[in-house]
Amino acid sequence: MNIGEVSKATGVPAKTIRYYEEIGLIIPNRDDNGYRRFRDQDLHKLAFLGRARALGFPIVDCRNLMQLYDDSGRSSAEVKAIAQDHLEDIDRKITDLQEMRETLHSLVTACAGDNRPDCPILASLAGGFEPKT
Amino acid sequence: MNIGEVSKATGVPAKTIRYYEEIGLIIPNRDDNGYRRFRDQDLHKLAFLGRARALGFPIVDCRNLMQLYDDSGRSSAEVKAIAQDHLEDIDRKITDLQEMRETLHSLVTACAGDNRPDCPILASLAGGFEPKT
DNA sequence: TATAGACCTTCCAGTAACTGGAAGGTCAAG
DNA sequence: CTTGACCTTCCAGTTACTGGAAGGTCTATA
Repeated sequence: MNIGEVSKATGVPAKTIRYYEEIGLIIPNRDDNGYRRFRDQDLHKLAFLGRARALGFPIVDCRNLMQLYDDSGRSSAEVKAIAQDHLEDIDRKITDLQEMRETLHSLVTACAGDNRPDCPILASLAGGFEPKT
Repeated sequence: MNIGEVSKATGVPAKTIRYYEEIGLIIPNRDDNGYRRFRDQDLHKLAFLGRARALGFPIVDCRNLMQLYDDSGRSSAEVKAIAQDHLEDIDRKITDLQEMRETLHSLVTACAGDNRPDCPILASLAGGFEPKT
């Protein structure tokens, strides 16, 4: 399989696959013409990466998770620790976003959105004055 | 006021203030020695930027919001449109993160986290197989 | 056999919004 | 006159790609 087929099969864009090779996450063979040739192993890794990335794991975690996957002497505790840290990260992000959301929502609600210049959104940004919630 | 004081007063790091100048968000004066000299106007803008950034507005939005703030001929509708788009963006991000969170949480819960190698997290990443929820 | 179109290659630059650090100038106090 | 806390600019690095240019390769068809 060459890169286009692999991309279709795994859903990982060709550009991204090349990038993953560049940073050493996969090491496909090469044909005589220089084209990348992917083995099942590579497909498998790319699918793994696709799923891990879809769960929001950063590349460095993906690398570690793949290493653990390949290491039969691993302990599930090592895997769980990575996942748990990431989960906490996500929770933090959600919390932050929800806080933003609340403020922003109340501001948007308070703004008439007409052709007059008066705007509680700008007022809040300018003076830190709170809109009536 | 020079950059250190301004940084303390607004909570915006000095590095960031310099960056904001570089991209034209503020244009402080200079003393003879080359030090930046900030006027109230600049302080005000930096505080505005700080609040807008805290609400997650991207720089480009901040720029537009500041322009609108300075434009007495604005309509609140223009401001509201920017804020609403951003709000939708945040909502999308929250939704995505919550989806990740759910999956990840169930995987983490399903993982024993002991010294054995068997791990539903890796299993899921490897094979797309779902853990019992 | 020529050629068109769909592949593939590498390399370079850009994205967002800073952040860290080096090398060096300035200022105020003792 | 020196020390330490400021300030300056400039360069590089961060994250994970993505776009695009310039050019080689393969396959089908006329």
